[in-house]
Parts: sequence; C-alpha cells; structure tokens
Amino acid sequence: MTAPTKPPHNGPANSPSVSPLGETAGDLHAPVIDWFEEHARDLPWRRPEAGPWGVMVSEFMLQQTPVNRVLPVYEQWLARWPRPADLAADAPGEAVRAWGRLGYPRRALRLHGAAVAITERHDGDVPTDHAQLLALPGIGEYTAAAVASFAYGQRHAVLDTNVRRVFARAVTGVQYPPNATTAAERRLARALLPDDEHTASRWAAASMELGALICTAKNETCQRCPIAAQCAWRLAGKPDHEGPPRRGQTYAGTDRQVRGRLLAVLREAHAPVPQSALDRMWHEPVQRARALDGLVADGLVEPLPGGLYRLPLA
DNA sequence: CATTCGTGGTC
DNA sequence: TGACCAAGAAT
Repeated sequence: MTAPTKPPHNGPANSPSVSPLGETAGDLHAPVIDWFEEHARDLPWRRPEAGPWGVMVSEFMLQQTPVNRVLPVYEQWLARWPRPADLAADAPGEAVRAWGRLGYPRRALRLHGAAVAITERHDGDVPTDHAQLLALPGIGEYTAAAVASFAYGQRHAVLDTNVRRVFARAVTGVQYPPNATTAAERRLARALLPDDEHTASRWAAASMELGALICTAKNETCQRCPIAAQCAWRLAGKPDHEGPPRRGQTYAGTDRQVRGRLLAVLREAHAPVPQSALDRMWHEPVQRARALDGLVADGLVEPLPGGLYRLPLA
C-alpha cells in the first residue's frame, strides 16, 4: 500500500495532465486494497493451505462459472486429487465425471492435461513462471497471470471480466468494456499496476473482488464503492452503454445443449452406454450425430466397438 | 477478430 | 419470461 503522493500540478482536478494515469493509479490502489482487506470473501482457494494447485484448480473452474457453483466441486476435487500427480494418474474421464455440471467440460479435460504436463515437465509442481503456465493446456493470458499473482505473489496485470468492467467505469468512464479485450485495456491494466510486487498482487485480487461484489454488471452498488468519488463513469452521470449490443448467448436447441445432454448420460453411467441410450436424448438425428462426433473429436467421449460409448480412459 | 463451448441463477 | 450474465480458452 504505497501512499500515493499527488504530483505537483496546479490545474483543476480533471484537467489533462502530462501523465494521465499518474493521479488515477495512485488514488485507486489504497482505497480498493483497504476495502478488500475488510470485505474480501473467505474463499477456500484464498486460504494459505490451498497452495498453487488449489489456486490453479479454482481458476479453471471459475472460467465462466459462478463462485457459488464452483465451491462444492472444488472441495471434492482437491480432496480426491490433492496434488497434480494424483489427477494425472487417474483417467481423464474421471476428471470429466467429477466436473459434474460446472459446464464447458473441456475444461476438465484440459485441467487433467495440465496435471499430466506438470507431472512430466515440472516435477509435479505448478510452475511459477508465467510463460510456463501459459504453455499448459487450458491456461490463457488471464489464468497464467492469475496463478502467478495469487499463488506466487508475482506482479502481473490480471485482466478478467470483473477488472475490465471496473477499469471501464472508474477510469474510462463507460458502463461496459468492449466485447473483446483490446490492446488499450492491456496497456491501461499495466499502467495501473503498482510497482511493488506484493502490492500488485493485492491490487489484482482487490480490483477483481470489487468488480465481483460492488461494481457488478447490473445493479452496481456505488454507495458501498471505495472509489465512487473518483469513478469517471459515476461522475459523468452513469451514461448508458453505447455501441454494438453485447452478444447474447442463446442455448436452447444448440449443439451445446445436445452435447450437454449426451455427456450427462455418460457421466452418470459407470459402464459403456449403447448408442440407443444416447439417441433417446435428442430427436433430431443429424444434430445428434454432429454433437456426438464433436464430443468424440474433443476427446470427451470414447467410442468402443459395438456402438458403445464411455468417458475416456486415456 | 468472431465463434464455439454448458449450465443455472437472476430480474 | 426470456435475455443477460458468470475469475476464458482455443481456433
């Protein structure tokens, strides 16, 4: 928590300065981090005993899935596979089954693959290096930065949907960030990153938590926001989002729904399932076949001789 | 850069 | 009640 010192500068508070982010950054860190110290949720992957593996597992599960639904699966997962090597020694299909209804089951497969890679290439320890994390299956820019920052206290810009929204509002003054992450957002995130490593990792967690609890997509509660007084969007009168609508995700009738139904059958079954049982899950044969083929192609389903299917053993 | 990929809760 | 949203990654 570096106490920000205001640069000597005479103009009114909102006048353009030589270093536009200089004041902004300094004014945001301390309030947000202090707020975090007091209001952070006590989540299992934030406890010291979680360790890097616990942090990594949580990050996989939290990709596009709400905290409340992750919690029970996370606990069971770590109880069953307390180290990467434990998961790597089990069949990938077991990971898919244990994933349950978290959604996007390819994440389970990738987490298993990451555990195998960690066991083979990193002596069973979650790598500390950002580039090595990024090389693991299922780990992209966000997750690599998150694991390095949360598990190892390193200084990285951790730019998830929560942080993007906080920056869009507090700094840029708009209601929502762009659909896809832009270079400008990455630049801003780096510019706002505290110099000190420890402060930077606290800032990453704190700004994310602020977006998750206060600066939410809908029904934001500016009354409880530690930086409401400096929020560009609020000061501008909270103008509505302009530009292209943020794409809605339809689900009913899509291949995703069909895949979900098929995989649910295989998750519940503990013996190979005949195709006839899968056929009952969707009426339209072309889409049904396409969904099943997709699952096989993704490695989520293993076809056996005789028209039988099961979760993959290897 | 746009799509695909699950699932369930909320207003 | 249906649209929107939830700690993204891979292609």
